[in-house]
Amino acid sequence: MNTAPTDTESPEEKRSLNFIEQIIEEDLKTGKWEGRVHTRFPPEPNGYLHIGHAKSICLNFGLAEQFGGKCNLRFDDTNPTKEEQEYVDAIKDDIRWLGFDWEDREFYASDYFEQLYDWAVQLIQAGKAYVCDLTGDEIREFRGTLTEPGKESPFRNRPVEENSDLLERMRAGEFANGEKTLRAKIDMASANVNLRDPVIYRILHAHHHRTGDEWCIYPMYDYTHGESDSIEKVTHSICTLEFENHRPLYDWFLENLGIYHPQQIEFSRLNVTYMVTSKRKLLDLVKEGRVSGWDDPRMPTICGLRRRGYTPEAIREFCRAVGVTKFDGVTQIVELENSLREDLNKRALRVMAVLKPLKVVIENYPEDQVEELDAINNPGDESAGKRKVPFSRELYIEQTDFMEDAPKKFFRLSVGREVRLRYAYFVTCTDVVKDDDGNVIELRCTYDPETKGGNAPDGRKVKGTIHWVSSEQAVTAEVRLYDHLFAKEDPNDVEEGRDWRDNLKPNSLEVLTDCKLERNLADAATNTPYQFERTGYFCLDATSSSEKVIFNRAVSLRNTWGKMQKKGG
RNA sequence: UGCCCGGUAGUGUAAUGGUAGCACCAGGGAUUUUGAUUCCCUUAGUCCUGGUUCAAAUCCAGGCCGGGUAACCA
Repeated sequence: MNTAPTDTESPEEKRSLNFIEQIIEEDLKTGKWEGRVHTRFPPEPNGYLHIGHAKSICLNFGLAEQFGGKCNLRFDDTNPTKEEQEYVDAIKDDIRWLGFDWEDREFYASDYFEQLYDWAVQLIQAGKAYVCDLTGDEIREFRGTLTEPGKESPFRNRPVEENSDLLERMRAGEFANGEKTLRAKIDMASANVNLRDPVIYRILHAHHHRTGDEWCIYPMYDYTHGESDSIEKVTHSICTLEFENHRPLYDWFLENLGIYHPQQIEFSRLNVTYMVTSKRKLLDLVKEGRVSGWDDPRMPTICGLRRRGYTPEAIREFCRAVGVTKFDGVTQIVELENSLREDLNKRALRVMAVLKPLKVVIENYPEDQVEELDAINNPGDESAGKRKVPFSRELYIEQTDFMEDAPKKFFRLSVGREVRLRYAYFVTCTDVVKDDDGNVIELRCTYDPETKGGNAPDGRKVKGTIHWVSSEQAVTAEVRLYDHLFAKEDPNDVEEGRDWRDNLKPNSLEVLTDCKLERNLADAATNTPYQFERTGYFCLDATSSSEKVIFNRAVSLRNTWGKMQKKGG
């Protein structure tokens, strides 16, 4: 990238392309696919989508968009024992929410079961596949190891007729689970273990979420994926690095079947600090009740991030920013948080909300008076307009905005110090009220009527401006603050004998039950991001109601004061 | 131990034989009715050793380090 603005990209100043874009551009130049670009996003419906999937979605749909091509949604549903309709529905919701559209191209590998079966017959006819009676354990044993070649199955040279007959009977349900498999006849001595006569069909007497009980044999991933790509005339089949060793097999099936042959390209999956993206671990977190569900705002799932207050724009920007390479790295979670702040800063409405209230009485303010003061909704966006906030004698401010023995660098309230109440008046703290344990429970202050709106006619300045909420009109709410789900950057970094679960952070959720929000938040809308000034970005929780108002903190504001404090000891 | 793939500031990435650049983080400063935002500045990098070349992050060789890989999972 150079410094040229991206939206006025000139032909001479080409922005840098990632390695996949380069391949596509080259293919377009040589006419390899007749100018077509066709990708697909192929989730297995056995879990919810997470941030890693978002990267793949942005890549596949993004490439199609960028090059005027198409991207299919295809469910890789070849294992009925793990897959469910619930996941199909959730996956579709998440992709749509992210802002991508597969139009009428919603496909399922299970749509191709009949064709896949015919091709298996074709392989048998060509002497390139055979039915094997070895058990699972035996197959593993015969496969050899990483350093030693495998041994050929005693069933490897069954005559074609016998193989055809057996496969037919497998399909007819004559055999029990695991009794037989169909295997490709490739090379038991291959250095690539994937080529040592891989299983292509297994017997599974199980109900499939789409094909019901029509089948009792199901094709394996390796056998299914390339052919599905082929059927859909995909040009670039983009997957993650762990499938690199499978590419020769992907190619083998397509070559030996003599059918349309897309190109598989692998990129490195997304890793983010303090997050796990293993589907199994995510499932464990949900099943074991360590989080409230797939959409727990601490989860790296798309629905979790959404409930937390993330926007599609922020996630897409993040996926753009991390780039596409073959280097297996780890992205810092602050990069994600930063994308959110950047997006929300532009559009979140500013409001005042006190998370940990401390009562303030303005002693020289008239008892029954309420003033409606002007407040700006978004200082960076004039079109967001203004609103009125009520001001009165009794207010709440943040406990952290008062300090008894305040250091010089503390720009907030302390006895004898003057600060500005945002959009209101200058106030000076005159006294504190304490409970029996010596905790400050109330502040007595005086205000300067001349400073209405926040400016002093005599030109005097104050160091600090703090937020406040008028107590009479305040909305009481619950606010949930989230921290990283895990205590370690790498949740999988555990000592011998311990488990990734041991790295779960004990206080990743902090619930504040007595928060005071400005009156305007009484009719806050879901999906509307707010900035609680000086605190962070928040949104209404999905479970919020007028009886119990609940807000989630999506991300805090940058906090240099907090950093200074930490450093100061 | 085989095979495959990688290695550029702390992190994520660009440079495709010709000035090692960008973003985040960190540090410093300016502005500020959010200790936010915005703006400016600074620190800091080609895994190693050879070779090819006028010229190597880039090409070649060897090494080192990291990842993936031995489900009837995907």
